[in-house]
Amino acid sequence: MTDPGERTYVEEARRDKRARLEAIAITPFAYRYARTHLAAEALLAWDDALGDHGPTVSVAGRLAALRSQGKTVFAHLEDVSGRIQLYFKRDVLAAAWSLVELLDLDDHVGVSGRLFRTRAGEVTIWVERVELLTKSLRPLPRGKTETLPDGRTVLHGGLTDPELRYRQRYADFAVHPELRQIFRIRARVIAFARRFLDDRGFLEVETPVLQPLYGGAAARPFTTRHRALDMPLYLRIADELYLKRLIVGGFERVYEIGHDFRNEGMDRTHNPEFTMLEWYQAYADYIDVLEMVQELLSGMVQECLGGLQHERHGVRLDFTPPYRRVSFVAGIREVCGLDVLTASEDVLRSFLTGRGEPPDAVRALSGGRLLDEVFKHSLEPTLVQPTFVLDYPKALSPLAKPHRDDARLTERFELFVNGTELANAFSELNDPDDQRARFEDQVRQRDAGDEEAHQLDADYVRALEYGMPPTGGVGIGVDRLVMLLTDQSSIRDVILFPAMRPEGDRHRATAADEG
RNA sequence: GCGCCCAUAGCUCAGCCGGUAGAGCAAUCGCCUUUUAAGCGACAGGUCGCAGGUUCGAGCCCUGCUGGGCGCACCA
Repeated sequence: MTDPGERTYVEEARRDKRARLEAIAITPFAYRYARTHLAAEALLAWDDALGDHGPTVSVAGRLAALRSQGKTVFAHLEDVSGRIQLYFKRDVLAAAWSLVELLDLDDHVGVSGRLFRTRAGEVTIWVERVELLTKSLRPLPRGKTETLPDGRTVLHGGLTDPELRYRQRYADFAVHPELRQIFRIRARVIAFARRFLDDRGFLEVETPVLQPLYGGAAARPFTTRHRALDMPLYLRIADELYLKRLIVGGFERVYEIGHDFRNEGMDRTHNPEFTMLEWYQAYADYIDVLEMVQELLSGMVQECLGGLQHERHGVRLDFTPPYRRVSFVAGIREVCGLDVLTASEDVLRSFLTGRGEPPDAVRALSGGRLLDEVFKHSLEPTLVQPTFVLDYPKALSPLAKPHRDDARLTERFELFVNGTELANAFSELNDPDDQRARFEDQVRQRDAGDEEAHQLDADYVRALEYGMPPTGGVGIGVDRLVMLLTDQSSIRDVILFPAMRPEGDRHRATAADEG
């Protein structure tokens, strides 16, 4: 990778051109350009019936291809809408020709001229006026594209190094315009969710990112320090506990879309900061939430992708509601015959070792963790089509309300699609004494070495003591949702600037303080 | 955290059994006024990720380090 401070001979050549431009009073960095058409609009403005006298258009964009033939130059200009060919002719441009000779690939230009169709058949701008808008002093790592007769586009060479693509995301997008489509869909997904909730009387709120205590999930936090207060603060791992405080306060229906932060490993499905959607609705239970999630997902898929059936990694997924519902206990029993509520832990452990899990790791499992492992090795892999898994054992869910029909269970569901969890919801626990007891249990696990167990949030318990109405709530991982909808297998591909180690070692000394 | 793999020109890559480094494209210069992976000719471009080691000799073998990818673990 080229160091940001070093210059290659290619860059020196561009700086030399910059100097030559300035010598003839052409500014390499203009202030604005009044365009009349986007590239795609200009192409639509062409009509073969007009013969050679097409409409005059002004377009602005980056030079994505440049083919000089001496006294003529063909180029392709690329803007947000696509690309259009430009035809520069020395006779036509007269004095401006000296600028054309100093253009490089990647420069931003504005051109105007009439449309015509070349001998080869491509609708092209017959450039009459050209302005340099921004000189590019560093060549983009672009490949060459070839459009085959059948319309397919083939890329020759190009930016393929994954490290360089994530580190220089700006170059990645500049060279791979099709990647931007993922983020258009991402924006539509979030806009749809917001409209969906607004329409149902939910209030969008913002709760603290910096928190004196963290909670609402099982995860290790990032820590930082407040100077004036002289105290450690945590970056939130979930929005849950603050949103439920707002339910106590009488807001009744609230939601938040924001970043959570978890200090854990990074891989294809985990980025240290990620986008979470959570909503809470007073006087609703988890079945009310389930029906809303179903409506949200099917509506979103229909609107953002057009249609309810989509192929993902070769599997046809059908988002037509209603989605299958299966209980955690019965689902596992159907798949492997185990009844996790009555089976002894030893039976569960031997099931796991039978599935190839290392005996040492299995021996360390107990309680909720053990049940979770059994689930992952039995029911979860079978959940390809959208499926709600309901009624998780109590040990797995310290913030969920006990099941009204079975005290061993909680009223909780998770939504799975294509083997991944998309949503996690419950009838919220609102008995303050029960909540305190479960926190205390978490603290014991914490003392026993589980760094991801909850802290005791006494202020939250106090809020519950004032009385939180029956409430249903849900958390939806937006990044994974976007991964599903755009068929991306890495979370990095749906995050604009995914987390990376700093380049080289020269930044290492400035690493942030650990709380 | 563990395992496997990768790092050579601006980009994409080759480099055999260890013998002082190569191609295409991009750049630069010349020719070319409807090309489109334009074409033809010329000329440049390298601390082979970094540091040690083995060797008469290392891009290639060994060790360590850095960065990255994949898998596992962690991750409700």
